[in-house]
Amino acid sequence: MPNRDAYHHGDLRRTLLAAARDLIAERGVGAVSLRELARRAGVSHAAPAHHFTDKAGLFTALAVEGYGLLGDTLAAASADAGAPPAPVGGLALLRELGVRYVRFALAHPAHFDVMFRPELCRETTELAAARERTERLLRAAVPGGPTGPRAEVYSLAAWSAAHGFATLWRDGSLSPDRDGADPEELFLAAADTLFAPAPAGP
Amino acid sequence: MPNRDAYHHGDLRRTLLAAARDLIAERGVGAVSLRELARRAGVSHAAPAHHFTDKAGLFTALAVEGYGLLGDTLAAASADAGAPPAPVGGLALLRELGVRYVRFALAHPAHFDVMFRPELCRETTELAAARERTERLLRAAVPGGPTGPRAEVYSLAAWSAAHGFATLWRDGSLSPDRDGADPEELFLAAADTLFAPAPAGP
DNA sequence: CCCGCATCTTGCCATTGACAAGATCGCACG
DNA sequence: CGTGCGATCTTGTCAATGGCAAGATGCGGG
Repeated sequence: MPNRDAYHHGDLRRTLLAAARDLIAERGVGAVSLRELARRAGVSHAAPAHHFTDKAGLFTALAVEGYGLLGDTLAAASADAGAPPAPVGGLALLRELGVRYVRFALAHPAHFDVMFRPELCRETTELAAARERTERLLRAAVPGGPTGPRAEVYSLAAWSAAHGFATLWRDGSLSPDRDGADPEELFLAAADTLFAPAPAGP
Repeated sequence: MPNRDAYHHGDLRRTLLAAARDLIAERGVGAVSLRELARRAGVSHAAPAHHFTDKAGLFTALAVEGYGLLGDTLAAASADAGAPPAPVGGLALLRELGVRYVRFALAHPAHFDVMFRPELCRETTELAAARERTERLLRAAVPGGPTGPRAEVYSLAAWSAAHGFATLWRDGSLSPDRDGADPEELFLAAADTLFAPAPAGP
């Protein structure tokens, strides 16, 4: 009934994705229902199905969008660092990617939530491709390059640290006492501890 | 109707928790419904509510159980390492706790799944206490002790790495190419890379 | 001009979570 | 011994949801 003319051509899909993003950010992924999204978009309860097939389809689309955004920011940092010849081989780029990873998770909580929940998504080739792009970018930032002997382990270590921090912060597991602190600074402090030599005592 | 005599005294709560654990491990947390659990336990559809109040109550109970199990294995390692006077101050204990953290996540996927999903649980004092125990154990394992200047950052770094690895492995984000590898060994390799001096190139 | 297709709607059904009211059992207490 | 109370479980019910089917609507190409 409402806004009959506004839709029926074009941006319902985008509208629904935006509504899902907001709803997840507000009340968590569990509060998402196709009908509620339809209500917010002013369409009938079955309209979303024609764009996403399924609830899983909607989450999958959100996840793909999320991997796209994350990939973009990681690629931008890699491009910046790749231009000057100097710092390649060091940890500067990997560090920067870690910060951006964390920043992304906090700035786009809804996307991040959905990206790492395989039970919510359908494993499409599109999703796999988007995910692989992220992995490639991480592996390419490793000291020694993506083909170096330690590339695997190094990128895995960095990814784990960034992902773990982002996840723990996101779900409130470590905020009680660290509330008010700036998560990015906190992550950098932790990351620098990680990749620094073991302390022999000051 | 079925098994009228077996229940009605005692272990329905335990039975339901076990059923939930199995169901989550089999089909994911999304497949859990109180009614399905009731069906598996052979009781009526409303019986679970009397033990957990709520679906959130069930997940909360599972999470508390999970934190208990995790805390036990971390505490055991800490006790072992605390007895001999020597290795305190080194990274050996923290490393061991990391492995045990990862091992727990892989051995008890259902518990682990629920423990870090605040939107599924109710924040009871019991849950908070169980979680804080874990945090205390991690912080106590840091080189320099839980009151040292770097305790915060160090435990946070280690926790992030272990949690991130466990999470990524668990949801299949890094299995495609690393399938078949032993996750514990992989984690140790990554962890040792993390806390080792930065490579100057061999 | 008309047909086809994408888009959206209406109607429907099984499942679920939650609640209310009643049944059944054990146990303490008189 | 029996009686009443509370814990445990059942039956009945309701609104909300996901998903399917069938129909309406409107745009663009033949």
